[in-house]
Amino acid sequence: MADELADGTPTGTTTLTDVARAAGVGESTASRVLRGHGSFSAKTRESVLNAARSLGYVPNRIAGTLASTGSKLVGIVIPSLSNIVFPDMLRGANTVLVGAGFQPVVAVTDYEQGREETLIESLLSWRPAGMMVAGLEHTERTVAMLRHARIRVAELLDSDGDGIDIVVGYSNRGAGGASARHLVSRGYRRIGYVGHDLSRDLRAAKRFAGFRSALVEAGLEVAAKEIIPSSSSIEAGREGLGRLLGRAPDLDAVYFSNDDMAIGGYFHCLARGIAIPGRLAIFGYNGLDVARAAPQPLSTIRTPRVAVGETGARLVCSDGPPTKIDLGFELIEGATT
Amino acid sequence: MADELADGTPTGTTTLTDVARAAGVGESTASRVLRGHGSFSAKTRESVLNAARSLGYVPNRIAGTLASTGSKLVGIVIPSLSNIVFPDMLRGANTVLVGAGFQPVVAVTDYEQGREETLIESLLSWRPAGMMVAGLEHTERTVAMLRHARIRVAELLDSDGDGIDIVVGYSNRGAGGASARHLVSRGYRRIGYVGHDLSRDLRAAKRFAGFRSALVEAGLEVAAKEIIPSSSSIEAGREGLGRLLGRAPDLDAVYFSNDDMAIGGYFHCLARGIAIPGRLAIFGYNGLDVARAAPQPLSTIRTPRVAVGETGARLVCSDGPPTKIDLGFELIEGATT
DNA sequence: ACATAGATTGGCAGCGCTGCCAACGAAAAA
DNA sequence: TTTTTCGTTGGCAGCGCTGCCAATCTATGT
Repeated sequence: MADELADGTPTGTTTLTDVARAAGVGESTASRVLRGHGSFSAKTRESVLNAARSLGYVPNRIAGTLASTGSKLVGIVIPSLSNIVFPDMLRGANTVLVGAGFQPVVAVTDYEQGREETLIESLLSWRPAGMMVAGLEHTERTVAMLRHARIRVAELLDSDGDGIDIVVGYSNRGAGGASARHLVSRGYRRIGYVGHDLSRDLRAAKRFAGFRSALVEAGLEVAAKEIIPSSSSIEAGREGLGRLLGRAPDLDAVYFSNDDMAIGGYFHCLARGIAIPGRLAIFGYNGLDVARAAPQPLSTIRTPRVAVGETGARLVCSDGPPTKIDLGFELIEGATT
Repeated sequence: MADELADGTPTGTTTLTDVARAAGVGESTASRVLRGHGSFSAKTRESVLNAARSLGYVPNRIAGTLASTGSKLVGIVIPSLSNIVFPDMLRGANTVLVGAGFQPVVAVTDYEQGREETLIESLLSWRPAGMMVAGLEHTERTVAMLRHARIRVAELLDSDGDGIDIVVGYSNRGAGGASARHLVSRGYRRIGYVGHDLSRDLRAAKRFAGFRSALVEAGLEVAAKEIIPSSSSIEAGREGLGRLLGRAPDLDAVYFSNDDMAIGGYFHCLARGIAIPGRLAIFGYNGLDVARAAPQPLSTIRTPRVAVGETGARLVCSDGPPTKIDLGFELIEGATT
């Protein structure tokens, strides 16, 4: 109530009521002015604004949200902040959401569906206006909660499967298949794979599945495979390729689970003087900056990560029927195949 | 109120009152059970939990927060999601905050102080328990708001200056100075600089200032300088070095505004066959993965970004006097100097 | 001057939940 | 048995704000 103690120390917080009183108007009038909603005279406006300014009034959206209907929060659930894919998607989503007056609340699952469930439950208790989650695979209870919440739900970065409401992504299976067909069409036949822990990264697993079946369709198979148990990184790709070539020195091409891994492989070859693509071809996934700017641009698949975030956010902010949008991907014919 | 329509369609939302009624207990009892707070019999506990489960009750933290005192939200304000520094810091902060039961709410300023002011104002209206912001430079009004909010405020990733409450970071000036002294001690004398837009990235500007004054102390100066107008990227570093060497072909070392830029420079040299470090030395900043795993590990400065986020979050969650913690940095003597 | 429509404005009931306090038993102490 | 104690429990007043509605003015129209 009282904004100041005798010594001028502010105590408690300034509320709308304080502002209204100071401006000599009713609460609702002050509320209307501060939200620029409804009608009021220019004079009233001035006095309310002055009062608010001089009292250092900060509206309380907690109360506002409770009193009105929906909140202006949007929950965003991603597996990781280390894999550039998610910050990129987050960036796209953030831009659109903020532009539409929403506030993103992020949660990171570390690729664990159990944690995802907990986090989504927790986010839902903030009564968000919408929810954006990565991928289509969730626990049964997660799906039930999301459906029950009766808000817009966008599932992003994958289009291989059915979603709850809005799906914006691209086909990971398709990307894997396209990569395989590209290698085959270039004449490579002894093709290996270096990947990271696929039990957690489900989208990488889908790519590998698509890759493998496309090879099979071409009458080939994955000649050798190296899975590193950690998450993906350049270092891991470098070591992984080293080990793979140790076991299968006759490979003529290697497919990596993503560009981080592939760049690691590229560095391995540079360091060992292995000619690319003469002696060994390298193919990645994701179209990272580093892959594009390397002395030999990496052959890879560019995905519209930022656009996925933007499109997803746009749909989450709008009404309309459930939608599925496949933003596709682009195969980059770099210099490493 | 009523949870279902005649056809079973849930309408409105299930509230605590509904749960209490279904369990045949009072609201406050239900509230206590669901929060595991206060005392209640095992039997009561069961019936409340069952009722909550069967009704699909999701607590409303908006209401809970309004009724109790503080929220469990922590606002995090960063300039960008593209520069790996910030996702890294965010990751550290996220881990600690979630562990302590807080929910991060992020906002991205695009390196604009004006937008930072607006975003902080907006975040404060959620009555967060604490605030984490990047850097020590803010508008006067931002600082006033932050002080007035009477919550913990952590300013991160920089220690060159005074903060509002908690400061966790390292000296950017110092890092620049250390880089310069390293190059000088290795015998380089014709030293150039390739940087990105410093008017926005204040910490990069501080590094350059520290770098330049250390050179001056050694009786040298920045022999040539190339500033690219965009934000930092590998591509920009590559082009920037190309242009710089075009103008000043006799340089023997180049300092880059960060590792993205430096890796770009490294790639330029690889592509042009410029011997590193024989013909040209390269020094970066940030200790990125890609810099560490390159065929020649980049000489750079490793900063404790994740630890800054963790430490900052820990302090924001605790009471105590204003604190300033310098987490330092580590000079990596790679193979490019 | 008297209506009439439209612009302004204030009062007040909640939004869903928590905190406080009084009430109620039942077990423990006298 | 009576009193004290303590674990349980329900009622109810807000938290700060918004939405609704009735009340008050003001400017026009007749």
